[in-house]
Amino acid sequence: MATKIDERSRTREPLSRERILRTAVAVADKGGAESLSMRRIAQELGVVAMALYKHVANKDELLDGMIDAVIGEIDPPIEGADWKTAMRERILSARRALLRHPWASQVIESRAEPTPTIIGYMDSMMGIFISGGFSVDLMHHAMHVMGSRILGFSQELFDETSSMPADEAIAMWAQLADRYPNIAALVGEISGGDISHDEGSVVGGGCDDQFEFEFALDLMLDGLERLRSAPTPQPAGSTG
Amino acid sequence: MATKIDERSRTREPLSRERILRTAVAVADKGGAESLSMRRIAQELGVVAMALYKHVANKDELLDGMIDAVIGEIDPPIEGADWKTAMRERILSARRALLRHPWASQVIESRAEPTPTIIGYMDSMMGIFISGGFSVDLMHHAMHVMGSRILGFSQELFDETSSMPADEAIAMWAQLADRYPNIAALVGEISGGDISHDEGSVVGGGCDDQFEFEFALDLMLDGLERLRSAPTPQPAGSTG
DNA sequence: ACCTGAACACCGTTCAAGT
DNA sequence: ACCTGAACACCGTTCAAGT
Repeated sequence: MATKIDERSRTREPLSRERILRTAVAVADKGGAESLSMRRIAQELGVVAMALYKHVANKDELLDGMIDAVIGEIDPPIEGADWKTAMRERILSARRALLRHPWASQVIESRAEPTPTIIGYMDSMMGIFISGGFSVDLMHHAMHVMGSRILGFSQELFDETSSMPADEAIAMWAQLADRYPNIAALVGEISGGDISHDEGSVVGGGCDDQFEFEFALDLMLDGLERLRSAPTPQPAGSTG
Repeated sequence: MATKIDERSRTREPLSRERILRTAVAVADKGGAESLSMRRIAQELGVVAMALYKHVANKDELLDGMIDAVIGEIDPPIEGADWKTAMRERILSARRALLRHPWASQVIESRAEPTPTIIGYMDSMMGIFISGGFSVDLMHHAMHVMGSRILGFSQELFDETSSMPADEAIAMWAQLADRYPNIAALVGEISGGDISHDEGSVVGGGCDDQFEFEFALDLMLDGLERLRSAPTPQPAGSTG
């Protein structure tokens, strides 16, 4: 009994919103988005779940606070750079922040309404396009083209962390070559000669995510640059 | 009591996997992804939740079955078309399927492992690139560029269904013009002269989603076409 | 003023029991 | 063979009660 009281008083900094958010981010960094329950966060603070409700209105508000903390880690735009460099570097900074907090993209997606911090970030990204000579209209389309990439993440349709060892995965896809010939070709190409270095399961985390992210990013930025200096602001195939 | 028995026997087609999936899709179409609980689906079938477990292993398997049902609605690729047309039309077909089942994109994202049906769909999309003359490498990058668009959806960072009336939204953003000048400019541009037709809250569902989807799609397809016939397979800014 | 216990209305899932 | 009731281990959240 005495021990329990000691444990509690040991952590008796008075449980502020700030401390709750810090703890929640730490819990998520360690255990992923699934570990984010009010009871779990409270436990980490040596407190009961209902105690949190004096400092945050509800779980959604807590999640918003966590999102804002991550967005706050993104570097401000480079001063004096051209729009493309400014956009590219800031998106890569956002990506670094998101990679430090792997739960964040999922939490951002789960929230219906953007926080004021995210709205502000978006507005500042729009400003980079406008300063770069984009019309308001083309800036609008550009924001849709970029989508979540503007926040540094993209939808990965296959799980990034395949539990299977690379060589097993390669063998598996080879066996399925008649059913999925193109995936098999892809796995074959990438694994190439040296199966030893873990690039095996192309479809399950074997690819170089950073390269693919930048490849797609540059394709989009190059496409937008072309439209920016083109007579007609729509790509050829567009039907409206 | 007699009434209750009557109600039950009325729906006594013997509760197959097929019937469960059909009902689950109907429940989700009506109530969204949040309404997809085992208890809720069972209730719709006049049965108790635990009865479902004789026909599906668990909820994840049920979700996979629902996903496959939606993927099954996507048209096969057009025969004899060039790769760009084939890709474009099939993605737009996928989009129509996803729009018929608005819960599907969220459910697909929530699942870590792709179903065999999705893997097959991906392989067939890869085949369109390969047949169109893409190298295996460029096809790989192309798949990453397209991302979830290949399944007909894209990450919308703002909620598409804003509860606010268009004119209220316009007034709101006008008032926030000093804090978010670029968003304000955007809303101002789009609302233009006629506020009456509901294009108001650009940042909350006021934009033409179909146009933006096709705009981004075409920008990507055009960019890929350029790389396909270029000497070096990487966009200019790429650092690897 | 700040935290807690008990409770409510939900989840997915297991397992022994009913027909 | 097929379905059910009770139970377990979880959720977010409310509200009256404790200190």
